[in-house]
Amino acid sequence: MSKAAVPPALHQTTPDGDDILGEIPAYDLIELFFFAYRDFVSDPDRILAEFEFGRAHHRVVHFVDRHPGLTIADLLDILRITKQSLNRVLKELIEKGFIESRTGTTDRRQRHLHTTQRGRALARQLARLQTRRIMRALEAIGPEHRDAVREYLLAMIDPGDRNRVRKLVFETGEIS
Amino acid sequence: MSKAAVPPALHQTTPDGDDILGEIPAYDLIELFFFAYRDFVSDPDRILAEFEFGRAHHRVVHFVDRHPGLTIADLLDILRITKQSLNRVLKELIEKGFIESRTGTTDRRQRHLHTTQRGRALARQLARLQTRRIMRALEAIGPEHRDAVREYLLAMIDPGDRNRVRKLVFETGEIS
DNA sequence: ATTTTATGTCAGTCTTGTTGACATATCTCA
DNA sequence: TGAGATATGTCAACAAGACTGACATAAAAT
Repeated sequence: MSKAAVPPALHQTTPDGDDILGEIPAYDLIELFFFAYRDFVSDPDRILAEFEFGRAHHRVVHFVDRHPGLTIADLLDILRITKQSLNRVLKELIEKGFIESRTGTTDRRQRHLHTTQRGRALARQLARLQTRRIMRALEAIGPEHRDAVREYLLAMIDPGDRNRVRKLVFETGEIS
Repeated sequence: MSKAAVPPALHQTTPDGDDILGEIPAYDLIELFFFAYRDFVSDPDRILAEFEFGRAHHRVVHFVDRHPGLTIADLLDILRITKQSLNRVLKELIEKGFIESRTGTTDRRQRHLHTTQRGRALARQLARLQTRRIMRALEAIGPEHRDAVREYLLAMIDPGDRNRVRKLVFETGEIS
């Protein structure tokens, strides 16, 4: 946060001690992020509604499909919700045959989660929808900016979580 | 959706008729968007909690501050929620002195909304928090990519809404 | 004068998050 | 082996923030 270029006389602060200079609100990026995310998550809604599922179900089936064999604890760590919240949607996904829960072999306390054929089909259909929106946007700005967008989103994540997310996003397949 | 470069023998589809080729899921951007947005909206939470406000209050105070004199109908159009949902949070914001509602002069049915001094202070404090996260991310990727990020987010929005959002985001001040 | 529009409000429901308490099976370690 | 820690499951109550449907009022428009 170097302010070397700002002459001391102009380096004003509010009574709260917050900087005035160099803190022009990024209203464009704040609001575009809001509207873009809203449309992004709205794509899957119609399809989820056919199964009487909501967005919470989407997140679960997505991460289970992406990381077969995931445990409950892994999933809680990814989603950052309580086990009670998770259990409600997970139970429905298992009952309706989208996710399968297998008792661990080395540690029989654990439950390893896998998508069934139906679950896999749903997860990928939703991913395909969202991918289309993403590819359309990348084509609009020129696909050469893909890395910049990826790094921007990564840098928007809390520094302390970035490595965890990096592993999760860029490593495919089993977690544990 | 030209597939001219794909030999017919390789141009496979699923039983549902969906393309396989050219539709590799963009898992990285899907998941990074999810994690980035979650952290982005979490910043204001601590401050909002001090006033017993939630994210719905944030959105209202933000857009009222950005567009002084906004009417109820304008706000409903921006937020895409029902008037009952809006009314609940708006009433609290007015009662606690963050937003002021003024009867229209030309059309006395309308209510023109303005932030009070407290409302303005809150809206800008929250915008400052989110701006810091954004600027940190832009510095990480090189600020020259700001336009690419902005255009990417805009292109992620439903084509039919893009003009509406463009006006809203890039035009400052009064709406009506 | 009638209809339409802008807003306000009541009542009930749904999803998805929360906290707190407690149960069970299994693993780990002294 | 026995005690404690761990992984999961479940019950109950609650809260935020969305929804629908119905109805009320004031003011504008026709």
